[in-house]
Amino acid sequence: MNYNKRTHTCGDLRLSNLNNEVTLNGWVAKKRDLGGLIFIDLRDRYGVTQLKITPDKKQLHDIASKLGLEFVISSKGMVIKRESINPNIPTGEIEIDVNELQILNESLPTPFIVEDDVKASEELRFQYRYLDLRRQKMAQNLITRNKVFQTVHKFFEKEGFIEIETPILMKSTPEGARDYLVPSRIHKGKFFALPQSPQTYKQILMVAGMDKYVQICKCFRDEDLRADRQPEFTQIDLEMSFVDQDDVFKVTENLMYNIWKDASGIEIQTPFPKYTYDDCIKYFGTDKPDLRVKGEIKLHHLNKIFTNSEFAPFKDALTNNGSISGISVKDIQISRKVIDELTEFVKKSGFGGLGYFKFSNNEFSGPLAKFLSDTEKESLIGEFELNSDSTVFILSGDYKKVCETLGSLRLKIAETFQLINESDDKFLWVTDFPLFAFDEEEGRYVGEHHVFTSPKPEFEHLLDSDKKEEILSIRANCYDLVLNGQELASGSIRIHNYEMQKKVFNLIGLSDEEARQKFGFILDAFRYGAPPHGGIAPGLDRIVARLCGVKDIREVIAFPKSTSTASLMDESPSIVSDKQLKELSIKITSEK
RNA sequence: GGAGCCGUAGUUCAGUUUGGUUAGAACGCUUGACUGUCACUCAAGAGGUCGCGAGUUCGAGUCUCGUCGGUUCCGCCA
Repeated sequence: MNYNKRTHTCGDLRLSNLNNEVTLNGWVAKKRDLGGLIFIDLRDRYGVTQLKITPDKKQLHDIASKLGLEFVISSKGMVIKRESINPNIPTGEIEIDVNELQILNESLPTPFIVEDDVKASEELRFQYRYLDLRRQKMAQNLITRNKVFQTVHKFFEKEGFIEIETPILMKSTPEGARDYLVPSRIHKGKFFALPQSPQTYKQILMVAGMDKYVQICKCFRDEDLRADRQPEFTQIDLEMSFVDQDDVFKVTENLMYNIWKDASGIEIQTPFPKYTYDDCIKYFGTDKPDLRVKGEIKLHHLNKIFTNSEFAPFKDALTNNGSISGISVKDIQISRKVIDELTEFVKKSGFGGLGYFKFSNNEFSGPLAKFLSDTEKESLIGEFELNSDSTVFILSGDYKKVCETLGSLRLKIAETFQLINESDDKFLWVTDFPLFAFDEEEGRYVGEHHVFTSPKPEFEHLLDSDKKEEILSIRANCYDLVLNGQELASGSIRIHNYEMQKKVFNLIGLSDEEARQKFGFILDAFRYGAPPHGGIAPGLDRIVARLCGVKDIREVIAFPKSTSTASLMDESPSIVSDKQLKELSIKITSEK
């Protein structure tokens, strides 16, 4: 097809181009047919430019009046000044007086109108993703994503890292998320797994002396989805030799600084504050606290204050080695209705009710007030620094459960009263996670992070302990980067010692034999001069989502999956032919 | 695996509470009129398996059960 190729994009032209002869190629975003005059808004990913077609050019006018939305056209003409300017778009002072007009392709009426304030459901947007991506907002998101890619490459190049690709087809390993499996045709009955992360490869690259490795890589986890979780997602995976936690922090902070600066011009504050895991639970009831909550609502632990309490639930908590804890909300009138809602909220977590009292003009009121002694009141005023109208919510019971529930209550209150400054970004490091948790269902220890995470040196000797509380007290050399209540990156200083790695495998219930079968390659590698090493892996989708001001990472992924892990556009996953299955020696035993 | 919300015209929704005549609106689409619009305006028109399947009922978009899809949360995600 012969046609006039564009000389400019639809976002280029200004008054300075006046009287230039130009050609624009793009999509018809809007047509305003006044009978004589016809105006066309022509769109490409750079912007929108108005075309004017006058009725004296009969042939042109006939073509123009036939145009439908999303037709692709080529239009040649003169840049002229508009009689009435449109201040809402950058090209609003000019228009093209069209002399040539060619339809390059027609479009069926689209299932939804391509416009920034899209009305269509996500279902339709996913199904016709190519239409959705024509929207300026979506194009911007992908452009921001690209910006982050470029910054990452540039930053690590400057820092002396080597980008190395690792296999997509790899060995399936136990522990962690479910693997996506790929059957092998050659090795019948055997499977590859898609990487949950390139963890073992990057450690082996350290053994290989690669020293500073980075890769923007796809990771795959066959688990249920969330707004911030897709079955395949992208990580900025990095690993370094001869480093400690602070070295990893420094690189990551600099990386984040550069990303934020390049992508949105914001200079974030580094270094980021550090909290231990135990303190996070203690003060925020979660290992990924949102520090943007106004009024600095924190958890307070009140066991000491209520040592002599006669209030039955408090007495119970104390005798059962539990906790009495609370949060205070200042200078906000909380209605009975909201308190009822909050009560329902904590009941879902298994609490009988939500205790609270109000403090106003030095007076205590509310259901709990009558159970408070004067000494207790005095202590509570000190503990919560009560000096203005406040409401204090109190839960009692198992320490961890109390903390977690108060933590979610804190967020619920923040949401209800809009106590979060959405434009703010609050980074923090969380350190000193437990190395192990005890899985009651499986009756064994499981890695809290992953199985290659090293214990902090002062806890190493406890790997030999047979006491449960000692094993669970071991803190790990691992760390999370948290942004606005969301885990943004996770990493650790790894084990690089054969014997220690075996001990950890044994503790999580892998016999030497099993460990050899599943992880023999990395155990072997550790015996040939593995250097001390560690790393981290920031989640790229979440970073880009934050930079684009969206909560849902699907908004920054070109072709995402729906909540049930399906691609609505190409209708995958799909059944395959019997021939394909036969080649793989696979038999389907049940179908939905 | 569990819980909540949603599913009605091409699209976004109203109608479902309390079952009852011919299921409405806006945008889009078609036709016509219109020379400064930018949410163009005006007139006329086409367009419906009320997600699907059972059940209750004289009668179901509306009630019940199941199912499918979307979405949010819990579990899960080392």
